[in-house]
Amino acid sequence: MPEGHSVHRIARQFALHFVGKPVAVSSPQGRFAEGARMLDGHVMTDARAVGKQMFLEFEHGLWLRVHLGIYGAWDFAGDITADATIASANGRMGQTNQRGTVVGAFEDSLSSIGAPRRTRLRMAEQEKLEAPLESFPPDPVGAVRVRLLTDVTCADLRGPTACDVLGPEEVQAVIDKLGPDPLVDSPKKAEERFTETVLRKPTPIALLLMDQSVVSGIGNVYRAELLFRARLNPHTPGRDVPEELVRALWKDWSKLLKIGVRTGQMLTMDGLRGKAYEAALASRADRHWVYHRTGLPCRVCGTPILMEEIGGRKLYWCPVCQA
DNA sequence: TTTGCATGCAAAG
DNA sequence: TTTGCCTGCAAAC
Repeated sequence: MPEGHSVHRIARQFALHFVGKPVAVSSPQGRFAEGARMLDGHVMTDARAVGKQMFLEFEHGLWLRVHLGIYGAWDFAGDITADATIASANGRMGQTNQRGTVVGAFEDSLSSIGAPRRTRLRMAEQEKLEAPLESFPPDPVGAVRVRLLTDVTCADLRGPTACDVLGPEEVQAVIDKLGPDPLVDSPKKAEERFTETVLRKPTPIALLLMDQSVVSGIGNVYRAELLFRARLNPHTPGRDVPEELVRALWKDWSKLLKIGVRTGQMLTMDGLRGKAYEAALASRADRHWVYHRTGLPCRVCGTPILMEEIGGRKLYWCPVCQA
């Protein structure tokens, strides 16, 4: 499932290609027929992401709220903007640049692409360019809960965990329940709110990072990686984490999220050099410090990485580096 | 070719 | 606490 970075990227597609245009809304699958009728034909006026939730506003004041859950996805077809994805599709991702950083490599790729083009783009846990369009709009594939259609762009939603039409007050109520998002809230206020909340709780930090009312947008990958990067034991109660480390966690999340939004990838080993970062770009298996590396040697100390379930989700960590 | 898991959440029980 | 979502992918046959 997409973590916060991809939801922000999806919202950006809607901001670029749907906002300001009348949108035909339908539910090919049928399960969203009533909601579709409430929105059909209206001009989209806003597209925003908060954490893992996305909100699309229409001119008559109603909003479409979508949460993708673990395997929801948006498929775009027609005129859309495919930036970092192009790089990943044509193998230019591994190019080095003079600075020799992972992010720098992506930035080089981004500088020459990013214009809208007529294509198909799948935005889910990973982004993927698909075979070019044969006709427009394309026939719905699978269980399309919602189809949003302008004269030149089509967006199909499948498998969401949440998809509703809400009024402005309801949207605000949903957002109010969410913890701070580094790309939505002012940096100072957000850091204060996060820090204050964490330092008040006896709950293990590994659970707090996944709690969307504490901080928005972190999922299972970013959770494991943030804890490793902080060299923090996942079982540490929030209130026992040194305040400076809590603040550092927030700043690190903010940094990783921005990298994720810019590149479309969950790059958590930024700063790697040479062959190591090329491997990280080429293979998901080489992309992370601890995520999905059960039993493999820690990249820092060589100790086998542990996996345990906490809160029903798998947690990966190094018992020595994160003692 | 089939099976099982997955980068979540909400509703049902 | 369990189930639904009902997809995509990789590992296992």
